[in-house]
Amino acid sequence: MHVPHLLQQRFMDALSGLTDQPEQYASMIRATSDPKHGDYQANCAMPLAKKSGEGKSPREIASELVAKLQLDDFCDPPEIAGPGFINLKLKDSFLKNSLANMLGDGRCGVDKVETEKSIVIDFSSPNVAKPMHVGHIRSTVIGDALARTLRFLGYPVVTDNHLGDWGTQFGIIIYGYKHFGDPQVVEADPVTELAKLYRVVNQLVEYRKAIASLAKLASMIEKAREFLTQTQGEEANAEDKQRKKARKAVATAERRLAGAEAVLASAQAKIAAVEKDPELGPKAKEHATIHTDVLEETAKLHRNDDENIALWNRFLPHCKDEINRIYSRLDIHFDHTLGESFYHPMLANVITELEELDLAADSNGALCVFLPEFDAPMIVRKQDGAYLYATTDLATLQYRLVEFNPSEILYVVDTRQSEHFDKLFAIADHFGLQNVKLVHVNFGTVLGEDGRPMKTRSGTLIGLESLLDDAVARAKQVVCNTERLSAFDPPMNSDEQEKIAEAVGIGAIKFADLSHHRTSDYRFNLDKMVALEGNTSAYVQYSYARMQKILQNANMDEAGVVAMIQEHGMQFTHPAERSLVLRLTKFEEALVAVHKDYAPNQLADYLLETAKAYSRFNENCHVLKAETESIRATRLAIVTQCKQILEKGLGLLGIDVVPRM
RNA sequence: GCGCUCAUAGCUCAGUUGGAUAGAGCAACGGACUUCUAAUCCGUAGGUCGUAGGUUCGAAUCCUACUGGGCGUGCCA
Repeated sequence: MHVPHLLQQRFMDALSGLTDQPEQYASMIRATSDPKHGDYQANCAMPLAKKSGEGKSPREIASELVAKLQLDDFCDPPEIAGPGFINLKLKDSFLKNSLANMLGDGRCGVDKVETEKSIVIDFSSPNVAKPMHVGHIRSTVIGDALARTLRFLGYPVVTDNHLGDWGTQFGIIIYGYKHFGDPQVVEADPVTELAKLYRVVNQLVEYRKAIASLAKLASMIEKAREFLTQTQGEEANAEDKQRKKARKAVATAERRLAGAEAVLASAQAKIAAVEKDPELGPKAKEHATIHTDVLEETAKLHRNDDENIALWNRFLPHCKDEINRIYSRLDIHFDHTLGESFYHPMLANVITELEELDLAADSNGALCVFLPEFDAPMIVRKQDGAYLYATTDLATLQYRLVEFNPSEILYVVDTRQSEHFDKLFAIADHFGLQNVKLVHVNFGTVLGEDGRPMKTRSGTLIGLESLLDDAVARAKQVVCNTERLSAFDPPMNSDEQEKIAEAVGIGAIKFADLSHHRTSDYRFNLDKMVALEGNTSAYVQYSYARMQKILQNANMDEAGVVAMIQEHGMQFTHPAERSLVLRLTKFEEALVAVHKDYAPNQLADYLLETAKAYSRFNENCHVLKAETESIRATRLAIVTQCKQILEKGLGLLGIDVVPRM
């Protein structure tokens, strides 16, 4: 049930005589910002008066509209207020009926969309063989929440984890295995050992790159200094008009210099770290060409070299085990895991098609697709003949269109890649792939506590797994301290405590991410995430537990509640009851909003607001001590339905509830 | 240089696509526990929505300029 849609239809009928674009005006229905204005408001009278040009005032238009409106089956008579707002208030009887209907239907009152066309969601997509870190949270958690929500709305959803399973990181592991690997150790504990090999080789490669970059960095710094003195000179001599510009140039130069010096410092730190290390130091000397040798191992893999293919086949399952362990802990599952390797055989064909369509052209030995709306082309084949991310993405797109019959394909990927997707979608258009809505569901950068972007290269990134451990341990401290535990009867055994800590800890991390708008950069702060007070999942989970207890004390299941309201009827005696029921009827609105903007924070926000409305209800409306059977029945119905919605809603965000905490 | 993006309370963030007096949480201050769980609730204080113009009945939201961040910018993904 979506009340604004219902209202819009009635407004369409009433508007038909007043304008030839009724949809446009009917869509101007909003929830009110202040309950004293009613539940919903229609804002169409003001622009309509303006457009009509008959000199009628907005309030006159509003009266005409109100006279034609047929709403008396579920609304109180509309009121005209202010410059011409039409304020609408739902009848209590309508809210009571809605509540009763929700209780029976098992879908929390949410209508199901009927469609054959699927929505493909491409998310998470880590590079296997590299340890997952905090930067992987966003795509994974946002994508999963979208998948669950759209699926619940009725869309056939296809989730696909486009694994990076064919890139340089395998060259690194293969090199590591060939030179430093002990086959028996790898056999015994492949996951740990392969991760270790990756770390060692990667560090050596970074070491070589750092050394190679020293000279270039020195000259960059030199140039930056020159540029700085030059701009400073210009600033000193600048006329008043040009002073501002000159000052800005100086600031830029200073930033550039500081940036270059920071890069140099980090390179020197990397070099020192390796040389000081008793194990890595000698290895670094021995493997002086490791950075190019690693690329050669990757290239051999791509040329179907027997040995490397065999190693790849042997290692890949272990790499997948590693990430699957984290997915299963996060309770995240995919319909498909078609990585880059899956598309490798199709790339040559993509190139042929692009050439046949005259879309691709040679440029400096590379094959490029030039697009009029972009300065730089999209390169689909490098000078050395290797294919790129772009090529794979085109192949992936073609495959998905044939295989999944989608109406939409969502790419849940970092904002920084938006230019890549702009180009990809533009090519898709020329490629004859236009019967599908392609959306880059972009998200902001994860910032460190200092507000600066967390860089993958910084070396000290928190691993995803230890982050989860921390959150769960923290949750356990807060939830299962002896003081709190003493209040529970029967006492909680350690099994139950573990379950609660896991639900609360993991929930805290997911919710912290999902409650921000996805396009905002977001500051990562473990303390706040796991603080468990304020706007957190724990607040919602706690509300759920309290409702659970009430229903348990009432010894009443859903069928019992339904029978009770049929026998005694329903009755609102406190404003908190009505406003909570009103919120409950808005569940579908929240889910539709998630789809519209691909923004799960709409749902997170809804759940928080609903839990708050429940707290107010809980303070003011005692259920078990209710004065009459009718009031008791009403409150039991509210608690039952609110509990179901919080459980369902958190579930759609991938967050668990626990019966008590 | 060019392109994209952001700027809202001391801090972290919302803001239903142009609507009525800009909202939460944290931090601060004052109240409420013989409780259907105080992980809670109620109240107080905190704002020139970066600056200056413009568009109109109406702007945090749209346009222009400026200031200050961030990101991207031909062979990484």
